Amino acid sequence: MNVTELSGVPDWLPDHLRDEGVEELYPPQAEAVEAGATEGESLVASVPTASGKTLIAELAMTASVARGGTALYIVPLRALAGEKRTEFEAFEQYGLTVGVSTGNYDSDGEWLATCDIIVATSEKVDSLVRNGAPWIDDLSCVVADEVHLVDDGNRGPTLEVTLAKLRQRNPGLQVVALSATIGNPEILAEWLDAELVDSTWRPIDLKKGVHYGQAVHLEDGNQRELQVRDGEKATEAIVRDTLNDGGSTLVFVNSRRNAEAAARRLAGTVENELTNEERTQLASVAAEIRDVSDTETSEDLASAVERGGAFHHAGLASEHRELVEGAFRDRLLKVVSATPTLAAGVNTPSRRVVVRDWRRYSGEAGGMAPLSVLEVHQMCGRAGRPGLDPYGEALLLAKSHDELDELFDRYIWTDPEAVRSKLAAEPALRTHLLATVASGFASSREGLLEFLDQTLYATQTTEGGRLERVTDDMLDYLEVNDFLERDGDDLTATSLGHTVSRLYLDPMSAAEIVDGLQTAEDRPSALGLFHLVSRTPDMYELYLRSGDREEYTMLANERETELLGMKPSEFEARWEDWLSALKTARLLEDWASELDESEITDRYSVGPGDLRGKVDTAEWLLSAAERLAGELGLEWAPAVREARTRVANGIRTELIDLAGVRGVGRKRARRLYEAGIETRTDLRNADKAVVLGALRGRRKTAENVLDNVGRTDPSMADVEADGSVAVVGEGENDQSNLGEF
DNA sequence: CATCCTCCCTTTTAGACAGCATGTC
DNA sequence: CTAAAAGGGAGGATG
Repeated sequence: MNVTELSGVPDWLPDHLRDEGVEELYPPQAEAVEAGATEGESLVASVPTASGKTLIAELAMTASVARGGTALYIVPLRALAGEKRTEFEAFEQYGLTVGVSTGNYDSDGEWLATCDIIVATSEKVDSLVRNGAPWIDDLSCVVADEVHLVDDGNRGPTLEVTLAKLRQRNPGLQVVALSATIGNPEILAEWLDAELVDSTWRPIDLKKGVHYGQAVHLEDGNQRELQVRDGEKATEAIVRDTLNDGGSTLVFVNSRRNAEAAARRLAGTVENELTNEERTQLASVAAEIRDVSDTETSEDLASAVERGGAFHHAGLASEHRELVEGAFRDRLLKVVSATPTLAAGVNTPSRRVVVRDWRRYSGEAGGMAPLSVLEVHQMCGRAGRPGLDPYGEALLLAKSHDELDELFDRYIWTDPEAVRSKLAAEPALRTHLLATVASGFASSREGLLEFLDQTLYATQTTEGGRLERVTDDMLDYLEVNDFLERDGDDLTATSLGHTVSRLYLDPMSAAEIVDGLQTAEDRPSALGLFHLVSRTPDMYELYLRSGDREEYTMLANERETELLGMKPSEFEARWEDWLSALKTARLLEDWASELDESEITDRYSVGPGDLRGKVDTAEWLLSAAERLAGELGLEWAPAVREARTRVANGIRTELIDLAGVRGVGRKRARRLYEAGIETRTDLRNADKAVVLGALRGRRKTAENVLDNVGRTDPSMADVEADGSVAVVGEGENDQSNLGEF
């Protein structure tokens, strides 16, 4: 189908597509149009990665907007929201407006309501529905990207429930669900009353194969020699081979440590092939990486990048990840070893993909469990860069002939699994039942069951009664904890229940926080509050390592009076969780005691990304706790607020006032404080020479800070830094001054 | 005597959404 | 129901 034949789309679109080099639609795109994508028909597109899914969404969205509607594009990751926004911004030249809404980045609320296309994460959409964002009712087209994630036990139910709510709220809503190739796309189509486009077509050929011995065995039956030298690992040989061919390699491994070790080794095999130009550019990327964070992880990454390799996992700060992704896309990095973060994340295609480890540790399975076919296919799908490579190649590695056969049977010749709704699980229903009642989608048990009947779970289940059973259990839980009131058959959310739903808290987290704050007899300490929020189900747990049990049991005894609520006995099952929450709490306390990032990441064996994640979550939960305390009229709200401010800025109590000034963070606040400037009032009246000295002679910074604190004459012209204060706290943070000793 | 290599035993293990109100070094 | 790699330490070989 030629782009000129499109009907229903805005007039400018065919020309725009031609400008972008699109003349003919890909077969799955044409199928989608024939199924009515541009006429407002709902659609499930189950197609491989990189086969033009985004264009299907764009056709549907622009057509819908042209009819006067509004489109919403739901993504599973914040990083993807940014990527999609950039893509859709191409439409702004035709007068369309694009907005983004995620937890950490929001377009202006009022402006969002006027946008034609809005990009948001599924949780954010859920939250917007709960909080009654007015534009939700005006939607005409909703795109759900990576909809196969409804299979995910944690986050799948949110997407599922949100889609059901949007459809109930907007009769006639067009739903475009984009999925990876899965075993049962027809059930998704049945659920969404949608047409199905099920295709395995790819614009670039993908050749899958298994490497064994000295050869690659491809799925078409061909073999190709690929020599592995003595003392060399298969992965190294493949990377070398790809590089000789002018391509780069993406290697998937099963742990962070393996990713880092592989990057170190593989950087060694590519570093001699770099041009001087590449070396220079890589050195500047490495410098940016070191700038992001002063930790061992950051340093290891930078030194690998200098040699043309990198690793990628969730322990990296998001800036780290972006730098690696960018340098890999620019073909500067010749090899990246990654955990599954990269398979599901932003678009990072590669000439060749190696799935080195096909088993991964799983606590539930009690050992190494094989990756799902879907997951391996997603990794393989990263092979082949559109427009750059003639084809992509994805290789698994076998160490024995038996394994060679097994890998072919398991992954190459096998279709991906069917997806299955995970809605009938307690945590999911506990949260979504409350939200459904609180935001007015149901007001009785029957109403709830009727609503739940609109979900994928209901479409899919053959096991009648299970959903109803769990629903009743969770209604009891919500009633006992005072989130819901039952009057005969009627259900209403209490005011506490409304607050919890709007704060986007798991009701169990809210119950834990409320209980902890209510039973506190004295003003809770920061550690006590950090521990309280760390043991809620909304905080991801730190792993207890050998030796940690004893260490934190001792800490629990030493600081027992600070810890809120009932301490479980060491023989209870939840003791482990309670201890690991204590470990998290002490990490947060270290952060809020101005310990350096590098010392913390070292002490707890975490990456900078983990630390920032924990701090972020704690900040969110403490602000929710503050609201709950206010709601219930509890007296400890100020203590909660103080803990929140401390963890948000990473400061001790005495810096709270100073850190409230824009442009002053944990480092500057500490230096000002050491120079005798302890409050904002001090700062307003301070000797400029002292301020300038404390801020290391940075005139521009000093002027900004003084301006922000409301000083009328912030100019630093003619002021000389007071040298006596400039030395304070120096050495660790400013490398340029190290040499003076 | 220092350094390197090898072998064996122990340790460890993926990912990441949300509120609210504005900005680190 | 299930594993594998890295890192550290001991002990031996090498220079």
